[in-house]
Amino acid sequence: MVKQKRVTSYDVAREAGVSQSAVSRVFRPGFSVSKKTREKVLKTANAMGYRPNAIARMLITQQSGMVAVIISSRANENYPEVLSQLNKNLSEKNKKVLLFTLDDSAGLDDVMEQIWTFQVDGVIALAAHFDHTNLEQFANHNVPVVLYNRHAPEANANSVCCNHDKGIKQLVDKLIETKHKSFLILSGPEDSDVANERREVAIDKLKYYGIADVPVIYGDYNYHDARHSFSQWAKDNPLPDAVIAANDIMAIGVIDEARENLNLSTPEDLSVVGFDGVLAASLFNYQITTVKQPLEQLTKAAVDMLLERIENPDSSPESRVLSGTFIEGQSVKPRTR
Amino acid sequence: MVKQKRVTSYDVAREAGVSQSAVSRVFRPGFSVSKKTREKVLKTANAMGYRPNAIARMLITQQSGMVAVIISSRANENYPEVLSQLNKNLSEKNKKVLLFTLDDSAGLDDVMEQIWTFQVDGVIALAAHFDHTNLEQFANHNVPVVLYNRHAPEANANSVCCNHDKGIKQLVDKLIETKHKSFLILSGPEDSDVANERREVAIDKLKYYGIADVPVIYGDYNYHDARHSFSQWAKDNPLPDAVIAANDIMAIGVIDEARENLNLSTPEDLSVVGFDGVLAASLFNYQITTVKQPLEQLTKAAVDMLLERIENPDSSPESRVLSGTFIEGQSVKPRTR
DNA sequence: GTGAAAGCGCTAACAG
DNA sequence: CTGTTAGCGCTTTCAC
Repeated sequence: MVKQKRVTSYDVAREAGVSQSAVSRVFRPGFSVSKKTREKVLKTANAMGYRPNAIARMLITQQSGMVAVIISSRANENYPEVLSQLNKNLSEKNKKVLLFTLDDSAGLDDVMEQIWTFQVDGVIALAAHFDHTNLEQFANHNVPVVLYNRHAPEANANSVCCNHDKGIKQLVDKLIETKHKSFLILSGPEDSDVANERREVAIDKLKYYGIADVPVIYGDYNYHDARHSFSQWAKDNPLPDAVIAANDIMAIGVIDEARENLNLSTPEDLSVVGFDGVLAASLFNYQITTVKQPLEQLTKAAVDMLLERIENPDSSPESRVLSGTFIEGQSVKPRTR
Repeated sequence: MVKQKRVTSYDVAREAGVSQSAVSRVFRPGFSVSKKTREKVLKTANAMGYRPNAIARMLITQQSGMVAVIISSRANENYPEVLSQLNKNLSEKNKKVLLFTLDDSAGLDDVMEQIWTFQVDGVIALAAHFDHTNLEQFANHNVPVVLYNRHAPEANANSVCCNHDKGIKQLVDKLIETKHKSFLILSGPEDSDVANERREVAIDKLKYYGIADVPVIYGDYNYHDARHSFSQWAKDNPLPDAVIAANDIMAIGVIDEARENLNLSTPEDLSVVGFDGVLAASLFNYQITTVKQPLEQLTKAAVDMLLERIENPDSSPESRVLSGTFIEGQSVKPRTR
C-alpha cells in the first residue's frame, strides 16, 4: 500500500472548484453555505477521504477541545466507573479526555508540564493530592480545574465532593445504635485527602459519643494492604467490636483476614463498615454496611462545573457537596443492648 | 486576575536576544546549542512561564504523540487495570492516551471519525467488535491498530491476546478430572468476540470428552445479568454439576444466585469456574477456580507492537498470544469418583 | 552554532 | 453567500 499524503481542505477545494474557506465552512457547525456548494464539497470530500484536521483547528482557535483527567494510580475501586462516566459526560459536550496517571514515576510536576504543553481546556483531578501551589499554577496558566472528591474551600478551584461527613456520621450512628463500644479505624493512606477526611470525621463523631482515643491503623486503599495492616494490629491488641474502614475494599480485607486467620465471623464477632458502595460490597457473601457514592451526579456535576468555568473563566469558584446513600448490609451486628 | 496572552517562542526569543529558532532548539532533545545560549533561553523562558505548544508541534511534525484507546462501556472488570497499565507503558514512550468509549450513543463510526480528526499516531482497541471493514478503514487512513484480546488472523492488524483456548482447556480438564458430568455454559454477550471465543472453545473441549449439546445461556458480562440469566434458566431446567462462566464476575453471580435463591452451596452442590483472575475472584468467600490473564505482559506487548508499527508502518502484522495462569480455587467440587 | 524564511492545515476577519 | 488574506506557534531547510 502506498503511503498517501493526507488530503487537506485545499485539495478538496481545488477538486470541487470552490475556495478553501468554502470547504472549511461546510465542516463547521452553524455556518451558512448554499445547499449547492455544501453538497458539492461534501461529495468530493467523501470521495477523497478528507477529514478536517483537529490539530490545525486547535492551533488557531486556541482551544484543544481536550480535558485532562488526572487519576492516581492508587487504585480506588471507584475510579474505573468514574472515569467512564466522566468520559461519557465530556463526550456529550464534545470534549475529549486526555488521560494522565499519577504514580511514583510521574509526579504531579511532570504531569503539570505536560498539561501546559498540551493546551488542555481544563482539568478534572480525581482525588489526587493538590496543594495551594499547584492550584495557583493552574490559575496562573488559566487552566480551569475541578477537584473530584476533595474539598478545597480555601483555594480558587471548583470542587465536587461526596458528603463524607454525613456518610460517616450515618455509619457511626448505626454502630452506636447497635451498642458497639470499642472501635478501630482503618484509614486510607496518609497522603490521601479523602482518607484523611474520612478518618478525622470518624474520630470526631466517635468523640461526640464520648469515645476517645480510638486506635487508627493505615493501609493503602486496597485489599491486601488492609488484610496486612489488620493482622499486624490484631497480633498485639485486643479486638474491637467494630472496624470503620476507609472504603469497601479495605472492609472486605478486614472481614477476610478476620475469618481466615483469626477465625472470627462478621458480623457475629466483628462488625465492619465500609464506604463507597462498590459492587464487591454488595456481593451476597459480604453485604457490607456502607455509604454509596452518587457517582452519576458527582461526575455530571464535575463536568458541568468544568465547562461552565471554561466558558466563563471569571465565574467564582464553587463547591458542590452531594450526599451518598446509606446502605444497610449485614456486616454490623444488630444487637440493641 | 488579568487574562494574559500565552507566551510564545518569539516572546522568549525577543526577551533573551536570540532568534526564535534558537529557542525552539533549546526545547528539542538532541539539538546542539551553545551552553551560553541554552542557559540564557532557559532562564528567560522560565521567568516568562514559557512552555512549548504541543499543538503547533503536532501540526508541523505530523505526529500528534497521542494514542487512541478505545474501550467498550461494557464493563469488563479488567479494563480499569488494563487501561492504567497501558497508560503507564505509553507514557514511558512519550505517548499520551486519548480515551474513547464505545457505547450505545457513540458507535464505532463516530469514534472512527474522531480518530481521523485527531490525527492519533495509533489505536489500541480493547475487545471492541471490529470487523474487516473497520480494519480496512484504519489501514486506508494509515493508522496502526493493535487489537487487545481479540484474534484477527485474517486481517491486516496486530493483535495481542490471552490464550483462551489453553485456559479454557485447563478449566474443562479440571472439571472432567473431578468427575463432573453435566454442564452449563454461561456465555458473555453474543456481540463480544472474546465471549464467543471462550464459549466455542468450551463447547469444543467438552465435545472432545464426549459431552455434547451442552446448554448455553447468555449474560452481559456483569454480576446482575449473570444472576438473572442463571435464575431464569434454573426455573425450567435441571441443575448441572458445573457452570462454566465467561468471566469471574459472572461466576460470582452464579454462586450468589445459587446460594441466595436456590439454596445451593458452591462447590458442594454446584461447581463454578470463571476466567480473568480479577480481585473479586480471590476473595476468601469466593476463591473461584479461574485463569488469570497476564495483564502486564499483555499490555506491554500491545504497546510495544503499536510503537513498532508506528515507527515502521510496513512491518508485517503480528499476533501475540500469551498464556494465563491456572488458579485452583475452591469453587470446584474435589470429588475424584 | 545561529538566524531568516517558508510552511503545517486550518479559522477568522474582511471585502466583494 | 463566497473568496482573499492573514495569521495560530512551531519545526525545518538553508545560508551564513
